[in-house]
Amino acid sequence: MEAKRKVSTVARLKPVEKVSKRRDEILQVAAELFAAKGYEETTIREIGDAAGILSGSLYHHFQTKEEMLHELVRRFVTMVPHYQAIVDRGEGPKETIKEMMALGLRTAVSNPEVVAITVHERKFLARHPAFAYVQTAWRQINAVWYGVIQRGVDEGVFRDDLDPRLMLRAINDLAAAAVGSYQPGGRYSVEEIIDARVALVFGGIERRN
Amino acid sequence: MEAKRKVSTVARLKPVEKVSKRRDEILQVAAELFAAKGYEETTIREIGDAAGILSGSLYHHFQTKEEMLHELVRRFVTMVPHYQAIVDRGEGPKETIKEMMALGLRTAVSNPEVVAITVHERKFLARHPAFAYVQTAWRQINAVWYGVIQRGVDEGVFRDDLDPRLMLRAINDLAAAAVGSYQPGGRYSVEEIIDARVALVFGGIERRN
Amino acid sequence: MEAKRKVSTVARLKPVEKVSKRRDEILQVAAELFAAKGYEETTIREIGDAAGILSGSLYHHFQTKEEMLHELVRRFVTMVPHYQAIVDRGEGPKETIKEMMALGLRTAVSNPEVVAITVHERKFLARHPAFAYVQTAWRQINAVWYGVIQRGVDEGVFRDDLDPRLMLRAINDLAAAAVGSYQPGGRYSVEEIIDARVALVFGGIERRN
Amino acid sequence: MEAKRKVSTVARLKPVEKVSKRRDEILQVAAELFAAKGYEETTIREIGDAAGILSGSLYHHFQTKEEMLHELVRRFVTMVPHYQAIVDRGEGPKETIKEMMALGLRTAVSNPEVVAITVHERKFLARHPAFAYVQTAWRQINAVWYGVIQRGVDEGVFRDDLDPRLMLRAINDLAAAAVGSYQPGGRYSVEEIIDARVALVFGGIERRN
DNA sequence: CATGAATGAGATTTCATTCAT
DNA sequence: AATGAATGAAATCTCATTCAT
Repeated sequence: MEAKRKVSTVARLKPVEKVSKRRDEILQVAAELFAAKGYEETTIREIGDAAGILSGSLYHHFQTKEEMLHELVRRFVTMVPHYQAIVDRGEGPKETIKEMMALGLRTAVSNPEVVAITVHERKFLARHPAFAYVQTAWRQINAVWYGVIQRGVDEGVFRDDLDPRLMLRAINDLAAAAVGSYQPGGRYSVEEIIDARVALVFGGIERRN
Repeated sequence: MEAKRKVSTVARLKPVEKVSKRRDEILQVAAELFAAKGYEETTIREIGDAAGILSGSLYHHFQTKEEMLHELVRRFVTMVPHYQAIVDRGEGPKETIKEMMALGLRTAVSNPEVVAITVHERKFLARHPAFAYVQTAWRQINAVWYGVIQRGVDEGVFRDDLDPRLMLRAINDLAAAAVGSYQPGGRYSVEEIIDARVALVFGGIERRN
Repeated sequence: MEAKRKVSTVARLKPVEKVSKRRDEILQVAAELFAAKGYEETTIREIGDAAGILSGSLYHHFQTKEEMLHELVRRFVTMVPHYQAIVDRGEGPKETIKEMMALGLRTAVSNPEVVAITVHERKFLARHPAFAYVQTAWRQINAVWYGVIQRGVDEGVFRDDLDPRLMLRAINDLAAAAVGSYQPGGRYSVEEIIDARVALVFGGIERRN
Repeated sequence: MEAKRKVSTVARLKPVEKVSKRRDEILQVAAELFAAKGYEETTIREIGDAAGILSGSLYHHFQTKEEMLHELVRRFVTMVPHYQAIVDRGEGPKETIKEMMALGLRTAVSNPEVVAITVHERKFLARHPAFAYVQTAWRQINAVWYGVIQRGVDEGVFRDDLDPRLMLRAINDLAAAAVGSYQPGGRYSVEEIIDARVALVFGGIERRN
């Protein structure tokens, strides 16, 4: 398990294509503001101020404010194949789910802004056709999860008295919301949070005698 | 159990004080828009259009747009004593948690907009001192949850190999995110979703032999 | 001939549909500025200043600056059927051409801004697909002219030693540019200008012995 | 007549003073864009893009965007003495007018951008004092035309039943608008267009028996 | 209660121009 | 000569709010 955790070389989401150093700095600043206040609540002037540049000058690096958001959520979308890759390793459902939860949480921890933005801006993204590819990515990740859980039930590893769709949603929510439990420099490490959630998902909170 | 479920006489969150019928209609329209698009993304004109009134005329009913939001999240805040009331009934931790999850989900289902707004607008509300009372309410609800879980661990009903704080967050997330699983007229009833989540929380997904 | 001239009840181009008095006033102000400085050179603030309104308030009456331009050139487009109507009266080519020139000039004189804008902004309008209907209108008017001249040549009323297409362009230019010769309160009346141009078109400048 | 046409050694308008090859290339590119879209509608970046240079680098060749426009319309202004030269040859009014129309059209055809810009930007140039010299040039050309027509009327070569000022405007318009009839590689040659317009101006379109 | 016109602050974006390298 | 980053003014547009009628 330890070895496998190291697999996630993708935890640090990279710009799809490197363009310029200054541009990346600005993008990082924008990401932090988008994550803290939301995309629409963040003004181009705030980004400029935080990046030490006049708002108008941002347009040397980005054509529109929307382009910044695209650049960020596009990084999220690159996660999809990594979920599939875990499944393709062909391990048991329990191990697979563990890995998937770990991937999600570790990605979120290494790229808190990108994940926070993609999650928090979900409604906005859904309303704007230009971001349809994000919905597609969500759907694909969902499909991967669903396949694993279904297989677990089929193979008799998971309970069959629970509707798999409802199980899926619950696990999914648990994995997604894990981000909120981690605070850099806080009480718990990423691994602790992952372990706790995984333990809960598999065993529940009730004590066995 | 059936009898206890009926307890939730508070599932339908009411205006804190009744003022006028037209005002309530407008508020309902605003709630739907806030829930669908977010508070800041919703314009006063959209509310007017949807309510069949000119935007300027809204100011006969509300002093500001913010007042509408206050009115809505204030309804959420009224939930706090109901959580406390469940605990005060003095039942076992397991039963108590079941009731609390049920309360949360049933409230969310009966008042989807109010809950969705309070959850989705969390960052916005946190940034604005005028809404500090919402943070207080969250903290109080959290404290109630924490007390119950701690008691469960102390009494040996819940596992003691998991950090109670992490358990709390997980259960909390599970309860809060349950809203997203319910769709009016969808595949699952509220009770089914509650039962599935409760089962998962207590027993986990792993099959017992 | 006098009677026929009165036909032009359309010389004063009307708003396609009456909306509000204030809106019309603003539109008139905008028309004057567009005509004087060009559409793109005119700022929304100048329009506001000239109309005694803040620039932002213009958006109560028009959704965009472009909408103002549409409203104006759309009035021009309504001219098309009137050209056709003259032809449909079935008079001789000479008389028909006289009437068409008179129609064009009288329209231009009564609506100098609308015509000036449509003519001066031709390149801009051609580049923007939203204004394609203006090109269509020009083409239709052109077709009417061409038909009349061709008929004149066929019937032996007009010279056949000149290419009709070149004749058309020349007459057209003469008719269109006539606008520039008229100045309200200036030396020449509309009728004088029309008569002079018509005389020139038919007889040329050379003296007959 | 053939011989006289060759007179127009000035048909190709030259830069007033040669500075650098690269500068001329850029100016040509700018001219094309100004002609196609208008001066104000053309951005410095578009010029840079079309010239294969960054917009900022244009300022190594020109101090301002306006300087480019000056350079172009200044070429137009050099036409004035050539009109005067035709008159000074002392031929009859008819021949003189023919030559003047030919000069105008041939210049326009050989330097379509410069002429198109000077004509199309007329309003802009009139509003800006820095371009007053262009107005002066127009006025001078006008004066030359007027003198010729007046002489034609005085000498009994032209009709005296038409106001010379109105005749002037008409002929002028006809000459100026001729540009629009010529398309490089199109149906008609420059000479054909000139001949047609000259014929129309002198004889009109009506057939003589 | 409602309308419709207006306000005024602020948002995103454009663009000629500057300048260190 | 050219690059590329930045400036700063101005443009279009948005929107919560006000107010006379």
